[in-house]
Amino acid sequence: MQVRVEVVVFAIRAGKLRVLLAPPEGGVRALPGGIPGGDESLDAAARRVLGEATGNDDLYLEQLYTFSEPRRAGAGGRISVAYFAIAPGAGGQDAAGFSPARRPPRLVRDHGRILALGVERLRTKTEYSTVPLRFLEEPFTLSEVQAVYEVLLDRPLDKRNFRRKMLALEAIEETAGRRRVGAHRPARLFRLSPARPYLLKERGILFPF
Amino acid sequence: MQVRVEVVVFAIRAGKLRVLLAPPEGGVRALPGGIPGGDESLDAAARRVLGEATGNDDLYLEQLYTFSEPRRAGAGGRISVAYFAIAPGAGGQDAAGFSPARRPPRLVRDHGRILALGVERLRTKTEYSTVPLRFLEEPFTLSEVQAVYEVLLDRPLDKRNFRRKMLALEAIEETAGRRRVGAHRPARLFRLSPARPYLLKERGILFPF
DNA sequence: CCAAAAGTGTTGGCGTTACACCCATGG
DNA sequence: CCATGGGTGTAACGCCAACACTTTTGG
Repeated sequence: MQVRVEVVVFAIRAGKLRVLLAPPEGGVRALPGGIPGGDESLDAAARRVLGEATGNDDLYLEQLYTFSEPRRAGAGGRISVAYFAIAPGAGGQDAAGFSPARRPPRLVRDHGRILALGVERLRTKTEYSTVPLRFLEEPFTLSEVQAVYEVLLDRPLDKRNFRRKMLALEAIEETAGRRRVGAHRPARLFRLSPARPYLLKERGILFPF
Repeated sequence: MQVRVEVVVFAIRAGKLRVLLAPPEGGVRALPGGIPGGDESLDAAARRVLGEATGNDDLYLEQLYTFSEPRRAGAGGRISVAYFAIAPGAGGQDAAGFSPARRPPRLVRDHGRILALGVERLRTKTEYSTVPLRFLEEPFTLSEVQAVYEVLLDRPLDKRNFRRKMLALEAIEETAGRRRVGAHRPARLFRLSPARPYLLKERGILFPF
């Protein structure tokens, strides 16, 4: 039985949720994937694939789900252990390889299902965890954090409530720096709290409003 | 690379959370497991193993996580796709094969980790879903439902608040029957709502109190 | 001095918690 | 009539959502 890992790499580009797709194999696109080496754990294989696809193997990565396709006439069965990862940065034009995540092009085999599950998981995690912070490059402003959450939840959030709640989580901490762009008041800059780079709910939900 | 499925079958017996273990292989106990047939999906294999272990392949079953052990000197790598299942009934003495889930005996390979993750997943799901209803045999009383939640959350719950909340979910519905045992007021009997046999949160958390 | 993003507090409503007594029955 | 588990309502509190203006800067 063939075992593969597939990685759903999300990013926000130009204000939209995007997913990294590998170059077309025979006209149809695919998630980055590969076959674990004999002495490699699944996590290690996923991280290797992630590094090959993005040039960075140090991104947030977690296992998503394991899919199987039973053997069909002629072919052996295949198992895909799917992971999802988050690539930081909202960089405008280096969107090479990124496609819309919610309305993706046609994908090989069951990669459409895998992607759909990844999108769903990302959305639910946005409601009760701070993984969305992984979309940001440090240092970042609170407005940028809010923008990420708004993209992921696909709705606007109240600025004051958002800030109060986000700060209360202590998942980010202020730095001394200030960012000044254009004719505006300079923005405070934050980074992930080393103690809790991301944080699951202790209790309650983060963004019900 | 060898692929296996392992199934964590939970039940409540004598007021405690228990897990079904297979007969000892060489002194150490193991979760029920097996090797998927070539034309079998992982879900189908898990359900088959479940049926072999419990005599009933129609229980609640969901995928838990996929574990891998890299190849060690001499041996090939192994992948375990773990599932968790719920066996209903609080039957007192048919506890054959069931061991304490939170303080299990020593288990083979990484089955201890798998079980621990299953226990943890069950606890978190208890807070935001109605899967715990699967521990009950229909028809059941509200007091029985509360007892299940108390075992899973490992703390007492307020009776009036519990009932109000549980009924508001519309995950269970009253039947015409009444259960009378001993010198007590007869209890109303319920069953799972066919429409929503179990229900994930729409919003918010079920049992924060 | 104007435009634009950053930043900041308060209040009303709702949901959650806490809490104690009556009901129905069999023996 | 008593013991036991089933069943029920309300009030206080705290959290959440809604809401608008001031600050800071560059041009």
